Amino acid sequence: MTKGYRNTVQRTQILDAVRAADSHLTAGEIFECVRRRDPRIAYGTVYRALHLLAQHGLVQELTFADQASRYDKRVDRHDHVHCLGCGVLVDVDVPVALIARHVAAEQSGFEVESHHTVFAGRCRECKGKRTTADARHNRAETFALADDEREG
Amino acid sequence: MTKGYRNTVQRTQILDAVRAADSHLTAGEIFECVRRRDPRIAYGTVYRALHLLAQHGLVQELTFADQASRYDKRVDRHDHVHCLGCGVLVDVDVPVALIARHVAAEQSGFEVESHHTVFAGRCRECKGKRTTADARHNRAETFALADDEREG
DNA sequence: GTCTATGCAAAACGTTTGCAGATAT
DNA sequence: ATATCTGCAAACGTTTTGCATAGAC
Repeated sequence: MTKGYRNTVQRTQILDAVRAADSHLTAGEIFECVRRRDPRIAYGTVYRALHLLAQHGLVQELTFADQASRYDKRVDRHDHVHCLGCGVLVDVDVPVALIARHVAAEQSGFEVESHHTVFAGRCRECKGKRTTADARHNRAETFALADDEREG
Repeated sequence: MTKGYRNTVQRTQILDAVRAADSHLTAGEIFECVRRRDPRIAYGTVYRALHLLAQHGLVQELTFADQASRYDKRVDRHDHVHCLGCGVLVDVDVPVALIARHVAAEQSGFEVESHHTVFAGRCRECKGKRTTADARHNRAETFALADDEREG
Protein backbone atom coordinates (compact mmCIF):
# COMPACT_ATOMS: atom_id res chain seq x y z
CA MET A 1 0.00 0.00 0.00
CA THR A 2 2.11 2.84 -1.32
CA LYS A 3 0.03 5.88 -0.43
CA GLY A 4 -1.14 4.91 3.02
CA TYR A 5 -4.90 5.17 2.59
CA ARG A 6 -6.77 3.36 5.33
CA ASN A 7 -9.75 1.12 5.21
CA THR A 8 -12.28 2.43 7.70
CA VAL A 9 -15.83 1.43 8.54
CA GLN A 10 -17.08 4.91 7.62
CA ARG A 11 -15.66 4.73 4.11
CA THR A 12 -17.16 1.32 3.62
CA GLN A 13 -20.55 2.54 4.85
CA ILE A 14 -20.40 5.53 2.52
CA LEU A 15 -19.44 3.46 -0.51
CA ASP A 16 -22.15 0.95 0.36
CA ALA A 17 -24.73 3.74 0.60
CA VAL A 18 -23.89 4.96 -2.90
CA ARG A 19 -24.00 1.43 -4.26
CA ALA A 20 -27.22 0.46 -2.51
CA ALA A 21 -29.10 3.48 -3.82
CA ASP A 22 -31.25 3.17 -6.91
CA SER A 23 -30.87 6.89 -7.62
CA HIS A 24 -28.04 9.42 -7.67
CA LEU A 25 -27.75 10.63 -4.09
CA THR A 26 -26.47 13.96 -2.83
CA ALA A 27 -23.86 14.12 -0.10
CA GLY A 28 -26.61 15.14 2.29
CA GLU A 29 -28.70 12.11 1.40
CA ILE A 30 -25.69 9.86 1.80
CA PHE A 31 -25.02 11.44 5.17
CA GLU A 32 -28.61 10.75 6.31
CA CYS A 33 -28.47 7.26 4.94
CA VAL A 34 -25.27 6.35 6.79
CA ARG A 35 -26.41 8.10 9.94
CA ARG A 36 -29.36 5.75 10.31
CA ARG A 37 -26.90 2.98 11.05
CA ASP A 38 -24.14 5.06 12.60
CA PRO A 39 -25.51 8.18 14.37
CA ARG A 40 -22.03 9.49 15.09
CA ILE A 41 -21.01 9.92 11.45
CA ALA A 42 -19.88 13.46 10.64
CA TYR A 43 -20.70 15.53 7.57
CA GLY A 44 -17.03 16.22 7.04
CA THR A 45 -16.26 12.55 6.97
CA VAL A 46 -18.84 12.01 4.23
CA TYR A 47 -17.41 14.75 2.06
CA ARG A 48 -13.82 13.66 2.61
CA ALA A 49 -14.68 10.05 1.84
CA LEU A 50 -16.67 10.92 -1.29
CA HIS A 51 -13.78 12.94 -2.65
CA LEU A 52 -11.38 10.13 -1.96
CA LEU A 53 -13.68 7.56 -3.55
CA ALA A 54 -14.17 9.77 -6.58
CA GLN A 55 -10.42 10.36 -6.93
CA HIS A 56 -9.88 6.65 -6.93
CA GLY A 57 -12.62 5.86 -9.39
CA LEU A 58 -14.91 4.02 -7.01
CA VAL A 59 -17.76 6.51 -7.42
CA GLN A 60 -18.42 9.30 -9.91
CA GLU A 61 -19.33 12.85 -8.92
CA LEU A 62 -22.01 14.62 -10.97
CA THR A 63 -22.72 18.32 -10.91
CA PHE A 64 -25.82 20.01 -12.22
CA ALA A 65 -27.03 23.55 -12.29
CA ASP A 66 -28.27 25.06 -9.04
CA GLN A 67 -28.18 21.98 -6.92
CA ALA A 68 -25.88 19.83 -4.82
CA SER A 69 -23.42 17.34 -6.28
CA ARG A 70 -24.73 13.83 -6.75
CA TYR A 71 -22.80 10.59 -6.62
CA ASP A 72 -23.10 7.76 -9.09
CA LYS A 73 -22.15 4.16 -8.41
CA ARG A 74 -21.51 3.66 -12.11
CA VAL A 75 -17.90 4.48 -12.82
CA ASP A 76 -17.74 3.58 -16.47
CA ARG A 77 -18.15 6.41 -18.96
CA HIS A 78 -21.80 7.22 -19.55
CA ASP A 79 -24.18 10.10 -19.92
CA HIS A 80 -27.26 11.40 -18.13
CA VAL A 81 -30.78 12.52 -18.87
CA HIS A 82 -32.17 15.10 -16.47
CA CYS A 83 -35.90 15.71 -16.04
CA LEU A 84 -36.80 19.39 -15.95
CA GLY A 85 -40.07 18.58 -14.25
CA CYS A 86 -39.19 16.40 -11.27
CA GLY A 87 -35.40 16.48 -11.35
CA VAL A 88 -34.93 12.75 -11.74
CA LEU A 89 -31.65 11.65 -13.29
CA VAL A 90 -31.33 8.62 -15.57
CA ASP A 91 -28.19 6.95 -16.90
CA VAL A 92 -27.83 6.49 -20.65
CA ASP A 93 -25.16 5.23 -23.00
CA VAL A 94 -24.51 7.29 -26.08
CA PRO A 95 -21.54 5.65 -27.79
CA VAL A 96 -21.94 7.73 -30.93
CA ALA A 97 -20.65 10.71 -28.99
CA LEU A 98 -17.13 9.29 -29.25
CA ILE A 99 -16.98 10.75 -32.73
CA ALA A 100 -17.55 14.12 -31.18
CA ARG A 101 -14.26 14.04 -29.30
CA HIS A 102 -12.32 14.42 -32.51
CA VAL A 103 -14.44 17.37 -33.50
CA ALA A 104 -14.00 19.01 -30.11
CA ALA A 105 -10.26 18.38 -30.11
CA GLU A 106 -9.86 19.82 -33.59
CA GLN A 107 -11.89 22.91 -32.85
CA SER A 108 -10.21 23.69 -29.55
CA GLY A 109 -6.69 22.40 -29.99
CA PHE A 110 -7.14 20.48 -26.74
CA GLU A 111 -6.01 17.01 -25.92
CA VAL A 112 -9.43 15.62 -25.00
CA GLU A 113 -9.47 12.97 -22.28
CA SER A 114 -13.15 12.53 -21.52
CA HIS A 115 -16.59 13.84 -22.21
CA HIS A 116 -20.01 13.86 -20.57
CA THR A 117 -23.32 14.76 -22.14
CA VAL A 118 -26.31 15.92 -20.15
CA PHE A 119 -29.64 15.71 -21.92
CA ALA A 120 -32.50 17.75 -20.49
CA GLY A 121 -36.11 16.89 -21.04
CA ARG A 122 -39.14 15.31 -19.43
CA CYS A 123 -39.58 11.86 -18.06
CA ARG A 124 -42.66 9.76 -18.84
CA GLU A 125 -44.50 11.05 -15.76
CA CYS A 126 -43.72 14.69 -16.44
CA LYS A 127 -44.56 14.77 -20.13
CA GLY A 128 -47.47 17.12 -20.68
CA LYS A 129 -47.09 18.79 -17.29
CA ARG A 130 -45.74 22.32 -17.14
CA THR A 131 -44.57 23.78 -13.86
CA THR A 132 -43.48 27.23 -12.77
CA ALA A 133 -39.94 25.92 -12.63
CA ASP A 134 -40.10 25.75 -16.41
CA ALA A 135 -40.23 29.51 -16.75
CA ARG A 136 -36.67 29.36 -18.01
CA HIS A 137 -37.96 28.00 -21.27
CA ASN A 138 -39.88 31.12 -22.13
CA ARG A 139 -37.99 33.25 -24.58
CA ALA A 140 -37.61 37.00 -24.70
CA GLU A 141 -40.55 38.04 -26.85
CA THR A 142 -41.38 41.00 -24.69
CA PHE A 143 -38.10 41.80 -22.99
CA ALA A 144 -35.41 44.13 -24.20
CA LEU A 145 -32.41 45.87 -22.68
CA ALA A 146 -31.39 49.16 -24.23
CA ASP A 147 -31.13 48.88 -27.97
CA ASP A 148 -27.81 47.15 -28.23
CA GLU A 149 -29.11 43.72 -27.39
CA ARG A 150 -29.23 42.42 -30.92
CA GLU A 151 -25.53 42.48 -31.72
CA GLY A 152 -23.44 39.35 -31.97
CA MET B 1 -44.52 45.00 -22.75
CA THR B 2 -46.75 42.32 -21.31
CA LYS B 3 -44.79 41.17 -18.28
CA GLY B 4 -43.60 44.48 -16.96
CA TYR B 5 -39.86 43.94 -16.96
CA ARG B 6 -37.93 47.19 -16.68
CA ASN B 7 -34.87 48.41 -18.42
CA THR B 8 -32.38 49.52 -15.80
CA VAL B 9 -28.81 50.73 -15.97
CA GLN B 10 -27.69 47.84 -13.76
CA ARG B 11 -29.09 45.21 -16.08
CA THR B 12 -27.50 46.87 -19.05
CA GLN B 13 -24.14 47.04 -17.27
CA ILE B 14 -24.38 43.37 -16.33
CA LEU B 15 -25.29 42.25 -19.83
CA ASP B 16 -22.52 44.42 -21.23
CA ALA B 17 -20.01 42.87 -18.84
CA VAL B 18 -20.89 39.37 -20.02
CA ARG B 19 -20.69 40.44 -23.64
CA ALA B 20 -17.45 42.36 -23.28
CA ALA B 21 -15.66 39.44 -21.63
CA ASP B 22 -13.51 37.16 -23.72
CA SER B 23 -13.99 34.35 -21.23
CA HIS B 24 -16.86 32.80 -19.31
CA LEU B 25 -17.19 34.91 -16.17
CA THR B 26 -18.54 33.89 -12.79
CA ALA B 27 -21.18 35.99 -11.05
CA GLY B 28 -18.44 37.22 -8.73
CA GLU B 29 -16.28 38.33 -11.63
CA ILE B 30 -19.22 40.06 -13.24
CA PHE B 31 -19.92 41.81 -9.95
CA GLU B 32 -16.32 43.04 -9.72
CA CYS B 33 -16.36 44.10 -13.34
CA VAL B 34 -19.53 46.17 -12.98
CA ARG B 35 -18.42 47.58 -9.64
CA ARG B 36 -15.42 49.25 -11.22
CA ARG B 37 -17.81 51.58 -13.01
CA ASP B 38 -20.61 51.59 -10.45
CA PRO B 39 -19.31 51.05 -6.90
CA ARG B 40 -22.82 50.90 -5.47
CA ILE B 41 -23.87 47.77 -7.38
CA ALA B 42 -25.10 44.98 -5.10
CA TYR B 43 -24.36 41.29 -5.33
CA GLY B 44 -28.06 40.49 -5.16
CA THR B 45 -28.70 42.69 -8.15
CA VAL B 46 -26.12 40.81 -10.18
CA TYR B 47 -27.63 37.43 -9.37
CA ARG B 48 -31.18 38.61 -9.97
CA ALA B 49 -30.21 40.16 -13.29
CA LEU B 50 -28.26 37.13 -14.46
CA HIS B 51 -31.21 34.86 -13.75
CA LEU B 52 -33.52 37.18 -15.60
CA LEU B 53 -31.16 37.44 -18.55
CA ALA B 54 -30.74 33.67 -18.62
CA GLN B 55 -34.49 33.08 -18.46
CA HIS B 56 -34.93 35.38 -21.41
CA GLY B 57 -32.18 33.84 -23.47
CA LEU B 58 -29.82 36.82 -23.43
CA VAL B 59 -27.06 34.92 -21.64
CA GLN B 60 -26.49 31.25 -20.92
CA GLU B 61 -25.67 29.84 -17.50
CA LEU B 62 -23.04 27.10 -17.29
CA THR B 63 -22.40 24.89 -14.29
CA PHE B 64 -19.32 22.79 -13.71
CA ALA B 65 -18.07 20.60 -10.94
CA ASP B 66 -16.96 22.25 -7.70
CA GLN B 67 -17.03 25.83 -8.84
CA ALA B 68 -19.33 28.79 -9.34
CA SER B 69 -21.71 29.15 -12.26
CA ARG B 70 -20.31 30.90 -15.30
CA TYR B 71 -22.14 33.01 -17.83
CA ASP B 72 -21.78 32.75 -21.58
CA LYS B 73 -22.65 35.49 -24.03
CA ARG B 74 -23.28 32.84 -26.68
CA VAL B 75 -26.91 31.83 -26.48
CA ASP B 76 -27.08 29.41 -29.38
CA ARG B 77 -26.73 25.73 -28.57
CA HIS B 78 -23.09 24.73 -28.27
CA ASP B 79 -20.72 22.67 -26.17
CA HIS B 80 -17.63 23.30 -24.07
CA VAL B 81 -14.12 22.03 -23.60
CA HIS B 82 -12.75 22.39 -20.10
CA CYS B 83 -9.02 22.36 -19.35
CA LEU B 84 -8.14 20.21 -16.34
CA GLY B 85 -4.85 22.05 -15.96
CA CYS B 86 -5.75 25.74 -15.90
CA GLY B 87 -9.54 25.61 -15.88
CA VAL B 88 -10.01 27.56 -19.10
CA LEU B 89 -13.27 26.98 -20.92
CA VAL B 90 -13.56 27.01 -24.71
CA ASP B 91 -16.69 26.95 -26.87
CA VAL B 92 -17.05 24.26 -29.52
CA ASP B 93 -19.73 23.15 -31.94
CA VAL B 94 -20.37 19.45 -32.15
CA PRO B 95 -23.33 19.07 -34.49
CA VAL B 96 -22.96 15.32 -34.72
CA ALA B 97 -24.23 15.11 -31.16
CA LEU B 98 -27.76 15.73 -32.44
CA ILE B 99 -27.91 12.08 -33.37
CA ALA B 100 -27.34 11.28 -29.74
CA ARG B 101 -30.64 12.83 -28.66
CA HIS B 102 -32.56 10.03 -30.31
CA VAL B 103 -30.44 7.45 -28.56
CA ALA B 104 -30.89 9.16 -25.21
CA ALA B 105 -34.65 9.54 -25.71
CA GLU B 106 -35.03 5.89 -26.66
CA GLN B 107 -32.98 4.62 -23.76
CA SER B 108 -34.68 6.78 -21.15
CA GLY B 109 -38.22 7.21 -22.44
CA PHE B 110 -37.76 10.95 -22.00
CA GLU B 111 -38.88 13.70 -24.29
CA VAL B 112 -35.46 15.29 -24.84
CA GLU B 113 -35.41 19.06 -25.30
CA SER B 114 -31.76 19.94 -25.17
CA HIS B 115 -28.30 18.59 -24.56
CA HIS B 116 -24.90 19.88 -23.57
CA THR B 117 -21.59 18.08 -23.79
CA VAL B 118 -18.59 18.97 -21.67
CA PHE B 119 -15.26 17.68 -22.91
CA ALA B 120 -12.43 17.58 -20.42
CA GLY B 121 -8.80 17.67 -21.40
CA ARG B 122 -5.76 19.89 -21.70
CA CYS B 123 -5.32 23.06 -23.62
CA ARG B 124 -2.25 23.72 -25.75
CA GLU B 125 -0.44 25.40 -22.87
CA CYS B 126 -1.20 22.65 -20.36
CA LYS B 127 -0.33 19.65 -22.53
CA GLY B 128 2.58 17.83 -20.97
CA LYS B 129 2.20 19.56 -17.63
CA ARG B 130 0.83 17.58 -14.71
CA THR B 131 -0.31 19.36 -11.57
CA THR B 132 -1.42 18.22 -8.14
CA ALA B 133 -4.96 19.14 -9.12
CA ASP B 134 -4.83 16.23 -11.52
CA ALA B 135 -4.73 13.73 -8.72
CA ARG B 136 -8.28 12.79 -9.61
CA HIS B 137 -6.95 11.04 -12.68
CA ASN B 138 -4.97 8.53 -10.74
CA ARG B 139 -6.81 5.27 -10.50
CA ALA B 140 -7.13 2.97 -7.54
CA GLU B 141 -4.19 0.66 -8.03
CA THR B 142 -3.29 0.68 -4.40
CA PHE B 143 -6.57 1.53 -2.74
CA ALA B 144 -9.21 -0.93 -1.65
CA LEU B 145 -12.23 -0.84 0.61
CA ALA B 146 -13.17 -4.09 2.30
CA ASP B 147 -13.37 -6.89 -0.22
CA ASP B 148 -16.70 -6.10 -1.82
CA GLU B 149 -15.45 -3.33 -4.04
CA ARG B 150 -15.20 -5.31 -7.18
CA GLU B 151 -18.89 -6.04 -7.76
CA GLY B 152 -20.81 -4.36 -10.56
C1' DG C 1 4.10 3.32 17.83
C1' DT C 2 3.16 6.03 14.10
C1' DC C 3 0.57 8.12 10.90
C1' DT C 4 -4.04 8.66 9.00
C1' DA C 5 -9.02 9.38 9.71
C1' DT C 6 -12.82 10.86 12.51
C1' DG C 7 -15.99 13.93 15.06
C1' DC C 8 -16.97 18.30 16.13
C1' DA C 9 -17.77 22.95 15.42
C1' DA C 10 -16.73 26.93 13.04
C1' DA C 11 -16.04 29.08 8.83
C1' DA C 12 -15.92 29.60 3.89
C1' DC C 13 -18.25 29.88 -0.29
C1' DG C 14 -21.77 30.78 -3.68
C1' DT C 15 -26.29 32.15 -3.70
C1' DT C 16 -30.94 33.78 -2.24
C1' DT C 17 -34.16 36.72 0.17
C1' DG C 18 -36.91 40.38 3.00
C1' DC C 19 -37.37 44.89 3.29
C1' DA C 20 -37.39 49.99 2.86
C1' DG C 21 -36.30 53.30 -0.32
C1' DA C 22 -35.25 54.47 -5.30
C1' DT C 23 -36.47 54.23 -10.09
C1' DA C 24 -38.72 53.11 -14.68
C1' DT C 25 -42.76 53.37 -17.04
C1' DA D 1 -48.96 56.98 -9.61
C1' DT D 2 -47.67 52.58 -9.23
C1' DA D 3 -45.47 48.46 -9.89
C1' DT D 4 -40.79 46.95 -10.36
C1' DC D 5 -36.01 47.16 -9.07
C1' DT D 6 -32.09 48.30 -6.15
C1' DG D 7 -28.94 48.27 -2.13
C1' DC D 8 -28.24 46.42 2.05
C1' DA D 9 -27.65 42.95 5.21
C1' DA D 10 -28.93 38.81 6.97
C1' DA D 11 -29.84 33.98 5.99
C1' DC D 12 -29.39 29.89 3.45
C1' DG D 13 -27.56 25.31 1.75
C1' DT D 14 -23.47 23.14 0.47
C1' DT D 15 -18.86 22.24 1.20
C1' DT D 16 -14.34 22.82 3.54
C1' DT D 17 -11.23 23.11 7.41
C1' DG D 18 -8.53 23.17 12.12
C1' DC D 19 -7.87 20.64 15.83
C1' DA D 20 -7.84 17.14 19.47
C1' DT D 21 -8.92 12.39 19.82
C1' DA D 22 -9.71 7.73 17.96
C1' DG D 23 -8.40 4.14 15.14
C1' DA D 24 -5.83 1.45 11.21
C1' DC D 25 -1.73 -0.41 10.09
